[in-house]
Amino acid sequence: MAGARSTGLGPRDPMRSRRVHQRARSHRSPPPGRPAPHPRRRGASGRKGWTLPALDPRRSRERAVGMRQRQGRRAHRIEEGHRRMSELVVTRFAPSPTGHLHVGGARTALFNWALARQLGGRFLVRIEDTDQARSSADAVGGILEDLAWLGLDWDDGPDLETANATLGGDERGIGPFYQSERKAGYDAVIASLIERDLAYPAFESPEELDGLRREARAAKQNFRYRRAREFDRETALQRARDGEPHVVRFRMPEEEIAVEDRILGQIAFGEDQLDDFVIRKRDGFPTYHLAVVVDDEAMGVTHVLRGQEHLGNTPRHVALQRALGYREPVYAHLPVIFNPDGSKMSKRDKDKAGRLAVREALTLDEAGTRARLDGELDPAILDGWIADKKAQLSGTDLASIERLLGLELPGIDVEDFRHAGYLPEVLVNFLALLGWSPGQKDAEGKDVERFTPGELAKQFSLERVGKGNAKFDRAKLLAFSQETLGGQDDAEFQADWETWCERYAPEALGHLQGSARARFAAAMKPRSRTLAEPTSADGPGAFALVGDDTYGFDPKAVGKFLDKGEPSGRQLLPELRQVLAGLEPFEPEAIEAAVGAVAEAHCLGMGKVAQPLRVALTGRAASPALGDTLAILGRESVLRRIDRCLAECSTS
RNA sequence: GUCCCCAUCGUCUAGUGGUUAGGACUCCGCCCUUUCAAGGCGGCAACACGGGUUCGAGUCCCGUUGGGGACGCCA
Repeated sequence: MAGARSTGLGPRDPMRSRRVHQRARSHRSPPPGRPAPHPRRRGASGRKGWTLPALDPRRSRERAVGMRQRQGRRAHRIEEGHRRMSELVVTRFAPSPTGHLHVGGARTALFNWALARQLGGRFLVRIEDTDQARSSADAVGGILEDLAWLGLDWDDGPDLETANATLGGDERGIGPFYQSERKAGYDAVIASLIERDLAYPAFESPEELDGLRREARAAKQNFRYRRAREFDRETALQRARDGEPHVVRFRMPEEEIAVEDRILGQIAFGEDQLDDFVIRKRDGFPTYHLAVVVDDEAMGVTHVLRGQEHLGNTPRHVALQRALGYREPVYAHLPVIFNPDGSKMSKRDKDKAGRLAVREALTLDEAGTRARLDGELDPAILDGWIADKKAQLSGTDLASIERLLGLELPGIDVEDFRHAGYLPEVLVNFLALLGWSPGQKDAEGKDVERFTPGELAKQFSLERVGKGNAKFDRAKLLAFSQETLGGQDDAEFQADWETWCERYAPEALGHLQGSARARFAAAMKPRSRTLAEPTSADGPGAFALVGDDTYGFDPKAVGKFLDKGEPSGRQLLPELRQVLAGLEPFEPEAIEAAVGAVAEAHCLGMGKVAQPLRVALTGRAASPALGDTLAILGRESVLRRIDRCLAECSTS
């Protein structure tokens, strides 16, 4: 029990907790139109019946030295059952629309979605756009589309039309789902808090506070804002009424606040760490803390799963809920996702990498780099971005830089992975494993690691979410993708690949007409780790996506397979050309048989004949199976390519 | 500086007092083979450290070390 450790209070006293609860409840007043909160099996008093602490001498001794309650999860499982019968489970994903959906956010959304589906509840999406400076409508659209693409359908929230469904809607009458449209509600809550002297106006300027924080830091002290003893309420209220700029702060109760976390256990925050935090900003908008608490209550949210960076905010939210007589949702804080280098995976990572690369390019060749970038990027924006570590460029600008400078920026956003050719179910599968595991073995005793979103929804439980932070391992994601793609049937793969092409590489499809397309897709399936690889310029499928006279011949391959041998590969080509010119049908099996016959006639192994042909047709020593390669190209191309090879790769 | 969280192969993890510590990814080897893949088989590799508790500790407790998070009129 962290609180006991930190505050030196010794054994946790269930009665003490109960007093807190009762006091909190005493000023509860259910909001109009909503049923009164029913008591819950919760906290120390609720758990007591299941763990029987007093009957187990060992356990009570351990508690006396401050042991965290390991039995908690069992009790929770039972509690979850109770909740399921008595109450609709509601989870939510509440992004702030300041950019694309990144994978960390996607995982949070995924777990919320999975929990709601698992418990037969509802999953809602709410847009937290109280930050006027940074929120944008574009970002909202992008995030919603990313969620939909991942297959995380929401029951309540902003509307989104997709190909096969309309998501969102407000069946329960709990909207709107944009916090910027819910301002009146927050104002009413804040007014009532001020009325009861649970909140008060504060007039320090940001600069003043900054100074205080710096001072505290210099004195190696911890800064926290608490209402001064000599604070005069009437004067303050009058100044506020007179229009003096101010924020509103919540009067944090002066007592330890314990948070029951479904993943981490019980965590207590001592009174000395809590401060009177701001609930309404100078611009009149509520802060995250106030808005999230008010909205979660109004929208009936029962389970809050969020990143661990929010753990320290939880006592604030709990205090607010108690002051307002709200129900306390179940909390579960998810471990953080890291980059392979151990740094926190952040939405700013791409900017960071890009900035570094641009700076490097600038140092090497200032004028040249500028010339390349200036066409697509506003120089002023670019310079600002280079100078400011925290600045973020738009996705299109970042993509321009990536393309113009030939970089590969690290994928962070869901859109990045979509672009990179990952199937949504692969990303979902992989993301789910970052922190959660099904804990099941298959028939061979191996861990179950591959599952569909549907299976995840069936299996998911908070008990199986780990506490440790996880690194995002791209190699494993790639392997998952390859395995999934390889397991598809040819038609399925082709359809997914074509869909990807339509969005990201429409010109590629133009090269593959008629039956060649299906043949190409089938040949590329086992050779592709992502949907982007078939069209990769240096991939095994590149030969089919270039004109008959635009590809080059790899000198090493030419040297090895055309120049050498007795007869040399080159000498075999005219004969092969002739055989192929008259071959009917021009199909893989017939082609391989015909080439095999030529080999046999010269008492050569298949390789001695196939490789020269392969080099002539593709310019390289590697391509799909020979029959497939030829059939994909078609007879005309094949003959033209042999002719060009003969002409261009002459002996020198 | 204060507070909080975390700790099993390089990575993701299984493991809830008695296991030859299991799986997956990566890497390496072999087989298959007209190339590249794919596929099959096999291998390397971990309980951070120190104290307790216990007949017995990866599992429970304490400490150390290491990693991470928070300390905004961002969310």
